[in-house]
Parts: sequence; C-alpha cells; structure tokens
Amino acid sequence: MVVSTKDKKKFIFVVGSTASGKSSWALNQAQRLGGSIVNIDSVQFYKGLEVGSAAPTLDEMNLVPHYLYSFVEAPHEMTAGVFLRRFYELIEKGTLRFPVFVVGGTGFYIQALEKGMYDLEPASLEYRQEIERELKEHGPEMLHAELTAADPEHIIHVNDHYRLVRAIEILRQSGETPAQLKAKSQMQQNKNAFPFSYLKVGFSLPKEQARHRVETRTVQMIENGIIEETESFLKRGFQEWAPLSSVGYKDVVDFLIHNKSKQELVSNIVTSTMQLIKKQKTWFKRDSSILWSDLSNEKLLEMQRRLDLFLTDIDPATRAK
RNA sequence: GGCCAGGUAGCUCAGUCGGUAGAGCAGAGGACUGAAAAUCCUUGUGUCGGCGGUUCAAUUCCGUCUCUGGCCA
Repeated sequence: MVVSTKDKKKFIFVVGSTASGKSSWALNQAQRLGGSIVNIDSVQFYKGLEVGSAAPTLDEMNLVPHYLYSFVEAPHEMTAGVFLRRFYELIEKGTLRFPVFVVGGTGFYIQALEKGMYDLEPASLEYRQEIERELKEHGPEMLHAELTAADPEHIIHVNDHYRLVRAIEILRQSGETPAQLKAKSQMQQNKNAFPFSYLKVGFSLPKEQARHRVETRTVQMIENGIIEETESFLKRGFQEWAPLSSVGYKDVVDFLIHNKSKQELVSNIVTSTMQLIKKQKTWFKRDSSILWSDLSNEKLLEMQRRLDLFLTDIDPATRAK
C-alpha cells in the first residue's frame, strides 16, 4: 500500500554534531521535496545570536520556510517545555509544509520531542529560590541526602548542583522522585511521546575533517560579527544571560574582558567547538535508531534513498505510527 | 664575551631539605526528562635539557656543554 506523501504528517529529524553539514543537507532536501524546516538547536532559538550559532542566513530562509529561529529575545530564556509547546502549535495551526525537517544538534531537546517530558506543572519560583538558598547556606550535601532518602538509587552526583536542585524541586513540588515520574510515564506508554511518523538521520564527520571545517568557520564568524553580537548584549547589561555562556560566545566574552588577542580567541572558539562536537557525539552514540552519514557521495545517496523510501511508506525499517 | 634567571606531562607551571614526581588546561571516556552549545563524573610513566662527577641511591648536590629569556659589554 503506497500512501501519497501529502496525506501524512511526516518528519525527518536531522541530528548530529555542529559543523557536520546537516543544515545544508536539510535545506537541499526540503527544497527538493517542497517541505519546511524547524529548528531544534538550543542557541539558534535566540535573536541576536545568529552569527555565533551558525544559524541559517536570510537567503537560505527565503528558499524554504524556516520556523523557530531567532524568536527568543534577551533576557528571556528558552526551555524544553516552551519548545514543545511552540512546536505543537505550529502543527496544530497547519502552518508547516510537509515533509518537515527538524534540524539541530541539541540532544536534550530532541529527546524531549521524541519521548515527551514529565507531566508537571511549571516549577514554581518559590521552591526553586528556597532550594537555592539552602544550597548556598549549607552546601549540596543536605539536598543530596534528602534526595537519597527518597530515592536511594538515584545517580545524581553531589557536585552536579543543577540536577540536584532540579530533582529536589520536583520532589518537593510533586511529592514524587524523578525516578517515580519516569516509571509512571513509561506505564502510560509514553503518552507524551512524539505522535507522528518520523525518520531520524545523523551527520558525523571524522575528527580532523570536523576540525578543519570548524577552523574556517570560526574565522568567518569573527569576520561576520560574532564579537559585535556579543558586545551588543554586554552593552545592554545582559552579561548574565545564559546563552552568552554557550560555545563561542563565552570565548568572546572572555576575549573582551581579558583583552586577549584575536589569535587566541580563534583557538579558544575552535577548542570549545571541538569539545561540543565530542559531547554531541557521546549523546547520539547511544541512539541506535539514527541513520548516519558523512559528506561522501555514497553515504549521501544512500541517505536520500532511505528518505524517499520513508516518504513513500514502503520502508519496512520506518517506525510508522 | 660577562652576569643573572630558567629548561619537569601536548601547554602553563608546582615540587622533590638526595629515595625516579603533581596541579590547572588540553586530550580520552561517560552521565543527561522543563538552564542542555549548560551542568557533572572518571582518567596523569613523563629519557624531570645532554654528558660526566660525588653517593648505596641524583630529576634534586657539583662540574661541564647546550638551548631560551633578561641585563651588562
């Protein structure tokens, strides 16, 4: 049974590490198939961080409809929950042209989209502030002990303050541990999981090839104004804004404050970016459902073939819903 | 040419009152459910510049050579 491409909402998740060529592949495919592109990169959501996050250019966005790029303004910050809401709004409103390419390297958001998140009220600020006060006054050991008392099996390290605070916040607010919530959501058969048919493809390059691309890209970013982007936020008093501590921007902040040389800036950005690539690879390694490609013609052709099979519904490996 | 500092992990440097050495960064591996490009965990054998000498034992003391930086000629 062959179903026409237009009858079904089909999504292609294009994941992998930064500078691997996933955006341009997605652009080409979306153009070829008359689809659209949705961002799932945690920095490209922000307005004013386009250069340093290697967001698509205006010219590229004119070729194919792009969504969820450059729409969060400082001092607002994005969360996975907000992302999901915006994403499903786009589908409900019928603005998306299919097939939809969901492009980005932020594993956490991709996971949130695929598996859904816990059914929780948005965290109330009072709990958070109280927990952070306790952390500051007594150190992390007390909070860690509180979590261990509720869930002896948890794997959150004492030093991982962020996860510790979040776990306690969940515990106090809902009365349940993160592990219990996880078990519960599995019992409900992932009712929050992504309800549409999707194919997941990934891009990954050999380390030296990646480094070479990162080096040229970094020099271009400086020419294209990553320093000016950063300065403009600092001038407006947003130095504490979380996205400024992301790869590249944190290095520019350091360059500006400590008056470093541009040569040093380039090498710092390259190092940070290579570290990001490594972390992204670690994240995606455990996901065996990703179909991988590099930039070789052979692999690209194979990937396109699999994409076309997926879209015509005759690929048995496809996880149709 | 003379004097003074230095030459210790890929880099920046500690240290050994003589018993073959350790931090930070980089690198490698990993975790990850509403900040995630963030946060956190694990991981350190290197002719301690070369060659001699003293010593049971030298990277450590002595001599000499060499290289780097500074000052004086």
